[in-house]
Amino acid sequence: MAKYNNFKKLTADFYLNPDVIEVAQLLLGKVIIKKDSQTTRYARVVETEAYAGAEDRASHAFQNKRTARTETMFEKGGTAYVYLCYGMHYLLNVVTNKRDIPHAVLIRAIEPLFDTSISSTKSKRKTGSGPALVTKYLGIDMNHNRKSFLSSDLFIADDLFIPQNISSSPRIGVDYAGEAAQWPYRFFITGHPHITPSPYNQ
DNA sequence: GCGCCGATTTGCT
DNA sequence: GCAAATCGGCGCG
Repeated sequence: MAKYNNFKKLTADFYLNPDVIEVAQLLLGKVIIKKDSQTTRYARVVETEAYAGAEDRASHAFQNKRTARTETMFEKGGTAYVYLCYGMHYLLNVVTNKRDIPHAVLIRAIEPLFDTSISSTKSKRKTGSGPALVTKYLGIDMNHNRKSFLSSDLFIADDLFIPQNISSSPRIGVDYAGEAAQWPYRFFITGHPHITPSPYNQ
């Protein structure tokens, strides 16, 4: 299974990129690898959203707002930002840029790889097709907040997969963010079956 | 197939 | 008190 793929773990440089928009696009097609004592899970990233820090009203860290929750976003690039959404869902972000610049990329959808236990029923929503479903599949919760993506049990790798086409759209669920709500900071592999349901998918 | 609604906790006003 | 980077279930037709 996985051993037939040539996974190359992303290094610190990738995460320190000062252009969070570019990182959001570059993460498409990469593979998240998550290990615990029971299982190892592999997931292809197929949808992301960029959150551009102090100037981005949709970001938790708008105007460099620091709270117990947002403090993780000010860590250096390559840190995992996990937070509880709507009181019940964990959402996974990849912090980017250098320390004290709160850029982050939300992982909105993944495609599980090498997982034979997933049923292929057509009527259901696909596994990993939504930011809360990403963490549910990978088994990520608040214990993973502030963890490094340079560690051996949680990291992202390049297996030379290249997305055919990338589309963009406004971000989902940020209508409160004024002008920033229109910014085309959501990116997805065009036509991929695991992207989240949205009128923008077309 | 679509739209409404509840769940449940955090962080602001 | 209320809205939030959401999801699944239910009712409708």
